[in-house]
Amino acid sequence: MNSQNIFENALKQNHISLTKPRQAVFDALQHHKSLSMAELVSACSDVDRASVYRTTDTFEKLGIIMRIPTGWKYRLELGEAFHEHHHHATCSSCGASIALPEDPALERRLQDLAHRRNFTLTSHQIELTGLCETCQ
Amino acid sequence: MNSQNIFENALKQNHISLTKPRQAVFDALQHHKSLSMAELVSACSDVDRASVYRTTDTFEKLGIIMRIPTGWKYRLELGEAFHEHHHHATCSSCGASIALPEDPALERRLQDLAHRRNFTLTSHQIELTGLCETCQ
DNA sequence: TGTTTTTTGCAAATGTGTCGCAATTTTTGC
DNA sequence: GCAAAAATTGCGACACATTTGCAAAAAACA
Repeated sequence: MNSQNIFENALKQNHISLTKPRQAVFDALQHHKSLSMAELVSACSDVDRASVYRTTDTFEKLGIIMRIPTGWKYRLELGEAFHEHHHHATCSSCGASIALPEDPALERRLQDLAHRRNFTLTSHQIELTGLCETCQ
Repeated sequence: MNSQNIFENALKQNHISLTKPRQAVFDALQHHKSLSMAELVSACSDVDRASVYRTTDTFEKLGIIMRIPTGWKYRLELGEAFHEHHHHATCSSCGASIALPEDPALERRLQDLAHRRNFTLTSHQIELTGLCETCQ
């Protein structure tokens, strides 16, 4: 089951048709891994800006993509079904974004934390800020 | 050492003068704890919008304030020197934001994670999303 | 106090996200 | 496969958010 199949199934199961703009948005994110909205718009060269926005909205509702807060903007990435769960470290000097591997112990700890406050956790984001190897 | 002193020292150490607009921004955040940019602007009634933006930028660089991502917007709060470190859980149904107590084990885990990638951690944000007690 | 540097307010420019609507594309029922 | 119905798109136009240039005001300095 490759990414394209997962993608097509997600759409089919929600009675949403696979159109050129939607494929373009998916392709851009699959290829570039992580994009700002502006980057995504220009990566989908012949898709209208409004359609990119509408597409990201529907994709997010379906879990096909995620919005990753970085600093105070956000970036877009394919959802968890398309790659392992991970977090990001952003270098405050050069702006590089480093993907961090999943840490099961960490995830458990978060579940605990939420549970203690009677909060039902559906998702979470962790954002580290600091200096990358080359900038420090 | 109260908040005002910490604030004044942070400015002094960076050769930045304490002006009316800057004090207004600081006061608003100290009083309201957590504000959106729009709220902050209207809370600083006779400070120009552009100055609020410029002030939040410089304050953020000095660590006087932090941007807290909530969903995909953000809110502004005083930095870590001004209150205990904590994180937020946002209810996806009613939008409530619940402050979570610090968890030292969690913080250690993050340090580890960053260290393993030769990343020098200066700060971090954790954002939980799910359902609060009343909404679930 | 007079001079230099920093900061501010204002106005204009740019960026980001949303909306209505007519045209196009896709789906559906035959 | 074809016509009607439904979904989706592109194209403005809009509202709001953020940044910028610049002259005036305030603060720092000597």
